[in-house]
Amino acid sequence: MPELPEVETIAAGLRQGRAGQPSLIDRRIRQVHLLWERSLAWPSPAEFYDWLPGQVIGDIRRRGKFIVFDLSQHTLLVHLRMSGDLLVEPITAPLAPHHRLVIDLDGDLRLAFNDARKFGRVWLTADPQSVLGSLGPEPLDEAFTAQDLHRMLHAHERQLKPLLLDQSFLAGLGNIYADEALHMARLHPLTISNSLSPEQSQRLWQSIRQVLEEGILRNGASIDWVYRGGDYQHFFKVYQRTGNPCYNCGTPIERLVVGQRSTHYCPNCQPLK
DNA sequence: CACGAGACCTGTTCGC
DNA sequence: TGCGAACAGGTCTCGT
Repeated sequence: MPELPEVETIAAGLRQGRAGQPSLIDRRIRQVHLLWERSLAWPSPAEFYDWLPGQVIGDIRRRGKFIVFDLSQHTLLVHLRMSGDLLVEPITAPLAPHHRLVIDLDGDLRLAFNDARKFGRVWLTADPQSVLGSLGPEPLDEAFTAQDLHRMLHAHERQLKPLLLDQSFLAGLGNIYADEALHMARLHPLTISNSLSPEQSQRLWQSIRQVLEEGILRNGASIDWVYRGGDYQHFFKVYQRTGNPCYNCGTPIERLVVGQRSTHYCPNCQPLK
């Protein structure tokens, strides 16, 4: 489900509070309920139950598609994968279906990890690098330049679409924003990475940052029943627009499968050389 | 190294 | 109406 803009929106909501929800910063963890064991990637459930109570939430951040909780002793990391979500609830609320982990906090609040498809994972570790260490650069980082991207693209001989989805190449892009960025950059999803000119790399760099920034501005995209809150879905140019006219040229948007993922593009605006 | 297929899961929508 | 297939915002592992 969530890509960088959705994860950013969720993390910011937990950090700053939103729409009546209070911030979780400085809250102390009271109790933990792990309702689906496989949602916990690390450590063992016994250690998880032992370590968490008493710790205080210092900061809540995003790295790639991970939500990172800096606790007083450890780091709690959450990856929402396809259908995960983090909800703040009154501690008295009835347990919703698909809650996989519930963390009771002071102030009669709880943080709930809800995940219908059970793909999401949680880590609790003193060494967050062991989880985040293989991630590529943050596309919105000031230090990430078009020249960096050009160099990275030329270090591989790969199709652009799967390369952009590779989190060790660049952290945060998913299926929606990869398709949207490629369309904005007028690059075919199957273009080989090391064939890009500096100008094309510059365009791709600009497009990636622009679609992500617009996504964040819109609080992410809400497509089906999973995620609610954002409205970037109303601004898709190609994603899930198969057969509909391209807004640039009127050519019907086409869909193909690349790396087992639906890929949407305009055959006229994004020709394959 | 690059790529495709299968696995992990549940829920919704589509096609007959 | 019913029912199976296709599909969904992700990532890992294995085989070629």
